[in-house]
Amino acid sequence: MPSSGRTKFKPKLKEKTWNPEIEPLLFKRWQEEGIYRFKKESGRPVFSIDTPPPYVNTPIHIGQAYTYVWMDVFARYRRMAGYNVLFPIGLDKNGLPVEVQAEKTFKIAMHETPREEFIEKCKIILQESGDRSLDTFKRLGLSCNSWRLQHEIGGLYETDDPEYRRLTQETFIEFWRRGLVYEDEKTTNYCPVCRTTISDAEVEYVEEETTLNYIKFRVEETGEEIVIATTRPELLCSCRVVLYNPSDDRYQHLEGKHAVVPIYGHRVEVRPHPYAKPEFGSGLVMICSFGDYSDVRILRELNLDPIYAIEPDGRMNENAGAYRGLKVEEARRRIIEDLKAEGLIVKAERIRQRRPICWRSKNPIEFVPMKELYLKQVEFKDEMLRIADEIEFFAPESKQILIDWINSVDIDWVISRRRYYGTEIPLWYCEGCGYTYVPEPGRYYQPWREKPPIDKCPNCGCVEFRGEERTFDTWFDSATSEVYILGYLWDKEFFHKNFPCTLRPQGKEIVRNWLYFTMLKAYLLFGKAPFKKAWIHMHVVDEEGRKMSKSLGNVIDPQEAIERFGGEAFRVWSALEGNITRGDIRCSFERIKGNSKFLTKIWNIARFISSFPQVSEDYELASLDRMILAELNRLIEKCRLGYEGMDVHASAEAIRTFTWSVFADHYIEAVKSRAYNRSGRFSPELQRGAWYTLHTCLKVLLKLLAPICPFITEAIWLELYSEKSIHLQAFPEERPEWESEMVDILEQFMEFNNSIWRYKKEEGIALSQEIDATVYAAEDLKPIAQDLEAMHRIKELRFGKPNLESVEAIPLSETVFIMK
RNA sequence: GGGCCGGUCGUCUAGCUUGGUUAGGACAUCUGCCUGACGCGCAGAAGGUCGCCGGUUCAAGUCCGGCCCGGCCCA
Repeated sequence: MPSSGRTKFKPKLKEKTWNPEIEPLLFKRWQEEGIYRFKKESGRPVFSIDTPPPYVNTPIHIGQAYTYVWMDVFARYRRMAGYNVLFPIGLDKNGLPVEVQAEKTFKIAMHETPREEFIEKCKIILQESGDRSLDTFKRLGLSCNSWRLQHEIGGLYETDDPEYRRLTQETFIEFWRRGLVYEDEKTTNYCPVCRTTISDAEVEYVEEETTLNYIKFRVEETGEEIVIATTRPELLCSCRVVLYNPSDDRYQHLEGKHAVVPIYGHRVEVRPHPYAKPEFGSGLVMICSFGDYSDVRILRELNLDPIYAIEPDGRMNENAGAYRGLKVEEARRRIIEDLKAEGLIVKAERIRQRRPICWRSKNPIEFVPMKELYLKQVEFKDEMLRIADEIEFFAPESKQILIDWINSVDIDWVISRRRYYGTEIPLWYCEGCGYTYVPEPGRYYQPWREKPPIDKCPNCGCVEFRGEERTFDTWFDSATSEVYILGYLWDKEFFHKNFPCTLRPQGKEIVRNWLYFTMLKAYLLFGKAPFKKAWIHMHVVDEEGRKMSKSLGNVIDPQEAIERFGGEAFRVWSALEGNITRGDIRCSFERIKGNSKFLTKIWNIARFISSFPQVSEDYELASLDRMILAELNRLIEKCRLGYEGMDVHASAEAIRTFTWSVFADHYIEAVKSRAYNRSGRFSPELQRGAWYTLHTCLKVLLKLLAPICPFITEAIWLELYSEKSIHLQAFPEERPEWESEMVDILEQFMEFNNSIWRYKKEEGIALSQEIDATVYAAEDLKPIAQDLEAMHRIKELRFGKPNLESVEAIPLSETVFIMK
């Protein structure tokens, strides 16, 4: 089609703005075409992403939405970069939260409800809430391999699925056989509300106000009164020793003497120990079994036997004497009353202190003796530190969180839990001789409801067995997610070829459990780190900067943002708002709306360009075209570096700046005259050069942006360029033939435009009006003279500086002058 | 008490590794503007002693030391 002054150019894109209603249609199309399905047989290198399975009993919160978008960008970029991307989605259904909710919803107590029945109630809740999380992810356009539960590589998985639980049990059986698991009665963290032992990794701390009571003791040998401050007077009965600081002159004379515990009357040694802080309370501290971790540590250190005073149900036992049967708080109140009555309380002050609580129920934990199963970990600390070096961290500083945690590990991992909705520990015990039977791996076992797969005890021949009733810590399940998604159960060859998994993306707050435990299990099973890379993200926090959490109740439902602005708007906000690897992100609907204007901009740029024919021959590039193509090369490099370094924000920012502030504002404005060529002042070849450049830039921009904005780029791509999805395209590479020294005049070109626009505005000249004067531009801009003249309607354009003697030359900038 | 991260216009962020243009961008604000895609637009303006105090340097948001505030984790 030859150009002529009268050719009408009409945009192929009709709408004036991006319409989010198209999003679900595109999503549906992708599913029908199966473009993200994982193809095991593909020859491409595998890039595997171990996405965190969200817990399903509450809606996806905005922080999850934000980070899953980033994970999806990683996946989409790698797919375009030539990888076979394994990007499965999982749903976490195991564990306490659903049990707690079932108790609330159905007004039942787990331990008083038949197990079968209770599990059914949990399933009802999980069934209802499971799909809602997936809906959010679908609206966000995640390119997960599959949305259906499938027992194959790439399939959606659920952690309460028999197949998933089979893997958990297999790893346990392996550990058991290798002697890595043992049962022991130790003092452990215990949550009286959840009625289960919990691991150190499940303990949280809250700062709270409590009363520090100053209580009178008597020294047995001398009869003198001493005062001891404590926040846990109900534990007086379990007091085992009294400490003072070795440097504290007030108490030196007490060494080797004994204190008589009020009410109970038993005597305990008084001795020097650096744990006692002279400035805290009276400087004397009593050590009980157990008020807190320090008590546990010190009694162990001093080799003193504990006297347990609290039962697993959270009530005082016979050791508490008159307070037996009371709950901890009640016993505390009563004993304070009694001490007061006897004049034994000197004073009481309010203090703030940190208190350990259960991370699930948020209730104070107690320290009780429990027989539980442990997985060895203390002896592998050095190995853990070693394999930590095999993982590349994004950001590198995040690695320190892991190192600190490994260094702080000092007891083995309690892996058994006294709960119902979890993976069963596959053990049976012989009723005759107590022999422990471990089944063969290969299927999912439920010992509490099935007979063992053997007829009689291999040890004593007895036929009666008791099935284990406990379940695993849910982190024990979670810690093999990468093993599961890499197909360990179904295709050992694929698994071994592709282990370690390429990427673990996760939040900073679960480094100590999810990442650490996954490393521990991977080390024990395979002798190496489970991942090549770990992307550790910070949080999306609320307006006050507090972390959003389901339990705090300050979660924002991203569904609302998606409803109002669309999934693509949410995605572009996630990319443009900031780098969540570096720090927390505060969220605001205003900014989601604001950042989404970029979608309109992209749409209209495409709409404008869609007016012109696509050409592949008989075109000539003007210097202006070579300038923008060279700059496009630079953008491609920036984007690639951003995506490779998992800095989606850097890529997004680079794309927006180029697209909006350079390409649209300056190049497009300048090239319009030539693209339309109404005046016929440009040769047909140069006009076609403009068309070629416009389409070339747009195609590259769409591909660069496709990982971040899969919907709008796809819509434009399908409309203008191909039947085949943009997401199957290769990521753009810099083109040597686009390199040009013309890129050096870009800054001067933009400065020239700004000067002319400012001048016309100040002079009240319409932009479409001719400048009836001589304009001087920098010498360097000479190659684009023709475009500049046409663009600004300059009567006469000269280059270099005007004759300084001329009084009429008005400087518009350092290099731009105008002479009437 | 210890470790890690952060503290940049009203708000949110980039820059800090490898010191050196008028500290960049977005949102909000203000003033103009019908310019052959976009008023969800265009042009322009205002707004910052880069948490505080020292030090190194010709030069520090950037490096060093100390402190304060916020968050996360630990004792």
